[in-house]
Amino acid sequence: MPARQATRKPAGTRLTITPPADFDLARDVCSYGYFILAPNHWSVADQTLTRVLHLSDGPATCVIAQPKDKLSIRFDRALSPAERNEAKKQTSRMLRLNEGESHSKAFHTVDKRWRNPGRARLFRSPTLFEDVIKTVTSCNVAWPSTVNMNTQLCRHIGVGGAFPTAQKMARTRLGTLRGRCRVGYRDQRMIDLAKLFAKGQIDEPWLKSPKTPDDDLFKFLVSLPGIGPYAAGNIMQLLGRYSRLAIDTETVRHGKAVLGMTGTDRQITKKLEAHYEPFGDFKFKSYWFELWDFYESKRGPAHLWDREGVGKTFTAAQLQ
DNA sequence: GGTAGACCTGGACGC
DNA sequence: GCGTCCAGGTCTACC
Repeated sequence: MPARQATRKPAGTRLTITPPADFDLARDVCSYGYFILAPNHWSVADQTLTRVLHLSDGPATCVIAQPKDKLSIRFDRALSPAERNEAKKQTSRMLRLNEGESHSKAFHTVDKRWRNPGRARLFRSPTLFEDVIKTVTSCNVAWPSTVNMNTQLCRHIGVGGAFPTAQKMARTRLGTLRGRCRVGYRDQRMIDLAKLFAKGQIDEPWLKSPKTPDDDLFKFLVSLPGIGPYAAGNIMQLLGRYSRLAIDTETVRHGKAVLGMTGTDRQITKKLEAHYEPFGDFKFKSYWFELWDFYESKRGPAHLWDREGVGKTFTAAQLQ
């Protein structure tokens, strides 16, 4: 009988990243609703973010922790040198590590309310495509449906539990998106968007360039299928442009309930634009942290939210 | 340029 | 358990 060989699983890769000095994983991940959406999973017990990243050799699950001042990213498999670079880029985008301390200070100079809690970063996705599709899943729908759509997209279209790539979604049948992923009439729009990304017809360097004027960016975004004024404003903040609000019913509700505004929705929209005007290039951040502060005043700190409970019912409509 | 109605889904509600 | 109503942003047709 041959000697039994020890079967040791190859060690997964572990990356270490030095974030900006004011970065706080729990606060900065749990700062925007996308941290609740699949494939993201925030562990309240461990205070870590787990998700599948789509890398060139296939999906890889990573666990991001911040034991001290460094970020530790542990993968479930070994990554090639090229994949390590991809993983670092995607993680940096997701956590907005490109927004350093100077960016935070500039924001806090304009809006001092968030200096002490240190709020300055908004969580986003590893890729622009995921951010755009997530934005579409948040339009004209209650939050629990947005949660479900993203869960089903990862389950039925994403490889290995990852968020679907543009290439994969572009090849997906309408019936799969509608029947299995429950995206409803958004099916055709999502496939059209995926095709634009897959064919390279979305000029990402132009979208990301600081030289591109905000107005040009907005005009381009609203020309995309499924993207209207709200979605375009939201995608702008996801691109790092905070000079516009993304006004939806939640914004109007905030204007009424928290800021004490009165009038028709249209009048309140104008009042909101005027209210946030003093925050200039940081309008969206000032608005968003006000809204987030309201949620946390009702439900406690976001990094302690129960995923199945609060995470699915955290809109202001259900908090009033 | 402004407005009305359709588009889907899922939750709330009444029976 | 079933049927009805409603919320939610975008798109299209129409004025």
